[in-house]
Amino acid sequence: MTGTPVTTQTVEAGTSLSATIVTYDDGMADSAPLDPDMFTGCPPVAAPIRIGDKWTAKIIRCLESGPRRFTELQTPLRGITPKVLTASLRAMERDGLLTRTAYDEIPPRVVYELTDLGRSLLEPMNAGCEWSRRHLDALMRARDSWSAAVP
Amino acid sequence: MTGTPVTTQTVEAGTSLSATIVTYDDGMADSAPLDPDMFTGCPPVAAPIRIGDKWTAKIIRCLESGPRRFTELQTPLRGITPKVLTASLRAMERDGLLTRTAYDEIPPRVVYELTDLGRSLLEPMNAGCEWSRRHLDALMRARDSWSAAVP
DNA sequence: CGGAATCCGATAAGATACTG
DNA sequence: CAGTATCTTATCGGATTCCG
Repeated sequence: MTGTPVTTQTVEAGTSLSATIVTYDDGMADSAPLDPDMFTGCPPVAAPIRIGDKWTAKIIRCLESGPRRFTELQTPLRGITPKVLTASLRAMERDGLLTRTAYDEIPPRVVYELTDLGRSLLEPMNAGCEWSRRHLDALMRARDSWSAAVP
Repeated sequence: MTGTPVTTQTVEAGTSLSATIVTYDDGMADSAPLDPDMFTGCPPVAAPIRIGDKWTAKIIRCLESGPRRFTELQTPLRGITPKVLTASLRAMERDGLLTRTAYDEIPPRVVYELTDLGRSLLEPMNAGCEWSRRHLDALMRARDSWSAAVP
């Protein structure tokens, strides 16, 4: 057994947990020796969607309580660069998760607001939070005993 | 507006949807002009966890109906290389999501099986599937009208 | 204020070949 | 069969600078 870490993670103090949904194509083979209904309930889609990237769920959380401006998002999402925030917001706007409203003023003012579709994501996100609340300690304990047993 | 795609995605026919939970640190600032209870219910954790990578959820689906061997996972997860499958399985084993049982035979036989903890992830995963089932068409329509309006 | 442009580094993941 | 080893690539996100 080599010491190669399988997943690397940065350890920081005082962080919180967020939960999001990732949807993407799964590319399961038809010839698989598995129940062909394994993915029943997951509708086929041509273009995979990713809402499980680093920022999308956090942005949704930030907008949960109401519309916010660019800077009002940038501040709580500390560390996000304008480029990444812009890209995330554009993608979410494109997917109908939020709206972007620019007022023609000086200085400029742009307001982002969740759509109903974007707000609907809170439901599965909360399911993820609920899982964390219930099972995360078990996972952390498993991880601890692994480091204790394997080193 | 440049034509730079915000999120790139490969478009394939005949793929299905999968949904998984991502948990990671969110690094929200304390000084944010936001409801400090924004993340209420998301317990703090020192080591971020990612179960939203490309393969974890699919592996859980593959194991949902019972234990399977390495090759029996590799086949339905077409395209996964042994290296990546091994890394994913090791990480999941470390986190207590599945067990690895190696039988001392020739040829070797190794069986992977979900733990209760791993199986518990099906719940939030299904919540994500349910969201897809209900709202994915709305998202796709939003995306389509975006391409129609912007180009 | 709300971005855009450019450059750069880390990491996940794929391709390929080999082995007990 | 169940991996390991090595190399390469792609993508994401971060840092920095500049602009209307």
